[in-house]
Amino acid sequence: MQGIGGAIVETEAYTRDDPASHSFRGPTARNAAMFGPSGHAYVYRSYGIHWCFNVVCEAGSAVLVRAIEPLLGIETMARRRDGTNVRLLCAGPGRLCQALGIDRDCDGMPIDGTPMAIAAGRPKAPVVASPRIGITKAVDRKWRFCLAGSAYLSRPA
DNA sequence: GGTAAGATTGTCT
DNA sequence: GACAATCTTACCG
Repeated sequence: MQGIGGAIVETEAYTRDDPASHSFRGPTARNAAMFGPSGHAYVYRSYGIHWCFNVVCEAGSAVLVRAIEPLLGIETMARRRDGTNVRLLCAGPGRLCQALGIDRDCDGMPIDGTPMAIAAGRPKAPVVASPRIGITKAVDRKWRFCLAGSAYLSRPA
């Protein structure tokens, strides 16, 4: 199969009763996908410039995919991101979406088949929890999970 | 109908 | 290390 992708190395969790979550105040036009079927994508625009990719778990809960380790289609990613260092291709929500070509068209799209899919696997290194990044509420919740020692994190653990 | 805030990134000093 | 870029949604009047 020809495509682009890699191993997820950094995620963050957001739930319905989490003040930092978009779903905290209930369903709206923007976060509709977050209340949709599990296993679907929730894509939203951040700071008017970047896209952020989430995977819906259950109604109102989702996992933000912050970074992946590029494995497939690295050339395509590098071209989209204008020849950036491979290590930075997907190190961050905005970068990841740009490299994978994710935009609002992917909002609400199922990711258990074509064109997107996520497979379960065993982490190659310990997964460590730490405070989430870039938020102003519920900062003390350690709901950021990243692969220890990975060189592809948006920020070191 | 107007204003403020936001789960970010790239660039300049 | 600090700040600007850029736009959609949410909240208030």
